[in-house]
Amino acid sequence: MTDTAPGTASRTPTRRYGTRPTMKDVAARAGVGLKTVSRVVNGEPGVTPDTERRVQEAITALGFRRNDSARILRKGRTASIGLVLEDLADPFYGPLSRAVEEVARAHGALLINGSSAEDPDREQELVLALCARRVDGLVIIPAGHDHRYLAPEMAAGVATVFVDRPAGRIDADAVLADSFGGSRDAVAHLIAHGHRRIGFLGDLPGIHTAAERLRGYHAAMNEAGLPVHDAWVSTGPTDPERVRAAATAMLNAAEPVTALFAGNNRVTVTVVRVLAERPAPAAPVALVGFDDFELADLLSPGITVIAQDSAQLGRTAADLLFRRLDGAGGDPRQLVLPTRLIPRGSGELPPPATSTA
Amino acid sequence: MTDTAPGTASRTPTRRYGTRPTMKDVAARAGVGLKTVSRVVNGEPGVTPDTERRVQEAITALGFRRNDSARILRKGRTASIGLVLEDLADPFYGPLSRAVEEVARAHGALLINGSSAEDPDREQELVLALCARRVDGLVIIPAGHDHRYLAPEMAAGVATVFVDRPAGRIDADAVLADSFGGSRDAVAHLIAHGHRRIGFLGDLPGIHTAAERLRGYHAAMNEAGLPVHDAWVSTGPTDPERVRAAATAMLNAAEPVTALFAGNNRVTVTVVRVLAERPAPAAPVALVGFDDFELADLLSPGITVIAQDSAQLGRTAADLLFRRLDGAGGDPRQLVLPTRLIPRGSGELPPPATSTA
DNA sequence: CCCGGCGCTGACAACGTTGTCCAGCAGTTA
DNA sequence: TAACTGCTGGACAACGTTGTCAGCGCCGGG
Repeated sequence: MTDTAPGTASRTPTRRYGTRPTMKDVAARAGVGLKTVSRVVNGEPGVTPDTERRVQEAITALGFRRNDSARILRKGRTASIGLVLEDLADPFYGPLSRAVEEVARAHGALLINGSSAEDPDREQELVLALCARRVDGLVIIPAGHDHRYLAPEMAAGVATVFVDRPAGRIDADAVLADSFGGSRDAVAHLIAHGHRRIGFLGDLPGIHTAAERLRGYHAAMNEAGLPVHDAWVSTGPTDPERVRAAATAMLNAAEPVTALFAGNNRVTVTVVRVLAERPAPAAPVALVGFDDFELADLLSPGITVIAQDSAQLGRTAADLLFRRLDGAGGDPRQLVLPTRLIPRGSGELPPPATSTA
Repeated sequence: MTDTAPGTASRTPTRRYGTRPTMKDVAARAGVGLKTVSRVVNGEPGVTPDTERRVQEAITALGFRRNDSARILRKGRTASIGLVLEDLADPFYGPLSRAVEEVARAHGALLINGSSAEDPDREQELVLALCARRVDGLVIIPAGHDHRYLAPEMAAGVATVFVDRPAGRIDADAVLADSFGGSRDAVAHLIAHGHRRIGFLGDLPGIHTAAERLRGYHAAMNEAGLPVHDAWVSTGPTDPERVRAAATAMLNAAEPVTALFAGNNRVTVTVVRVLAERPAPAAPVALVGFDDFELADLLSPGITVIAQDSAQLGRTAADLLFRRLDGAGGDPRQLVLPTRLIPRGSGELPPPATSTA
């Protein structure tokens, strides 16, 4: 058998399992050239209706599906963006992720995402894996504080936007919520309702937002001329055990706090549990939490929170990312979205009469 | 300058923006052959320590990062799997997604995910886009009822596992929760506490789990010899407006229901709101919800639920997927995970005295 | 009748990587 | 000294697609 048609795939006698028809196969079956198939698949003009029909028939008959890996290799753009966040299971990140996905979808891009679990090494590993995949852009909720490893990638044109926390040691776009201002408002709110001994329960102090929220706490206390005792401030991992212990310690101290400010939604939920478990005669403790959460209004009392719109955070970041991808130049920008205090009852509880003075 | 080395990229005089160094560039800089760079990058044996060092230096100096698109094209495997679900922002899917991601990570694979928004066309579009990317496998929470479009893909070796709902008109692996049994338990629980007129508030009846839960409701009522009035059953979209209207109608009817069974977490939350807003003298209405949700224990009364472990669902599905990818054969399997009734108070409320008879 | 132009089609190279295969070289043995 | 072995390194093709460019047939005008 003479190999007259060099186009036929006769070089590989045994097709390995999982092999799929290619444009070459479609072309052979339809009796047209390779490029014509490509034109049909991509909806390019310049193909006779009759030819197009023949090609379409061959495509469906063979179950052909374009191999985007090859396309990407050829075109250089992947039409996909990467999202690296802390934990997809955290209700704060679900809406954010979904918002990023919607924007990506509007731009015809797919979303690849991964959870860093708040581990800088894992963040870097993920980000670099995404870069190896040649994502067009990255949305990163950073876990680490040094992102210089991204310099070659950004220089090569990978658009990058940081969310929730700024980039470390590198100049990049960032979209943040006003953690400092929101926290100051929260604590000022408690002070306005008569509290003087206010506890702060925060996340690991290395996390930017956690540090900012602590700063806001101190600012509000300072502005009111109130002292801050070391025992009133606790930062660390947000696992229920630690938060529970810290909250209990503050509540059972000789001079107990009369109000608590919880630094994020995980902490707030645990604090709500701790307060709910207190023996009945205990004086009610005021509480304001950073981050809104579902059902906060249905608890009794309703939980007063500083709300930040995580979906809006994601949408803003993704919009900025695609503007960069569309060629928008200029220096890196830092956008700060406002927060909003939602009073629901728990933050408006007055301190017990004995400690008002 | 004579172009003695045919390897140098001198054919493209102007490198387009965003171009990156390739192995060829690294090889040229290190003064070695292309394949040697490949060997170093992939940690293959057969390279002198000295040569390896030279190559590594060139890699860091140029900021080289392997182009996985090319690698994928060559190797045929992408080391990535796709996850198509309904809505990433739904708290039910966050843990599921995270669980799938963890399993993927353990197998060195990346996760690409997309939300179908419960739209079959969008599901298909997403799934086929993922197939074009040549994901190794798919985890799908189906929105549609006809997945024959997947036949060519599955024949070509794309491992596919359906989750939460079975595949439509095609034979495929599936991991489900016991919606029927769980619902029957829920309704039987209410009956055991004296209720006779029990309302069912469910999702769109076209959704498999919704239909199963309705079936469980009917089964429990039948087994207790209780009649079911049309007015006690309402199915449809789970947006708060519809659920609110349906629940209100059941509660304000001439012969009002004394207990409600809510078909999923979205519905339950809305029902909790409706019940909370009822004027004070109204008799308390019992409630059991399908799906557990955060803080269900802190409401008063606590909300009795049928819990299904969405993370376990995802983990099980992903495990099965990778077993298939590792070559596990055999007929498609359908795994059903048990549900668990968690009594917290709302399901144990007795009916008002007047209607017990 | 011839020629220019246009519309459609296909051959070919290139994208960056990996697998195959062979060449070169140093060390060992007859 | 020649042959042989084992190991390192490099040339080349192939993965499936798209961009470039050239060719072919046909039509209308000169």
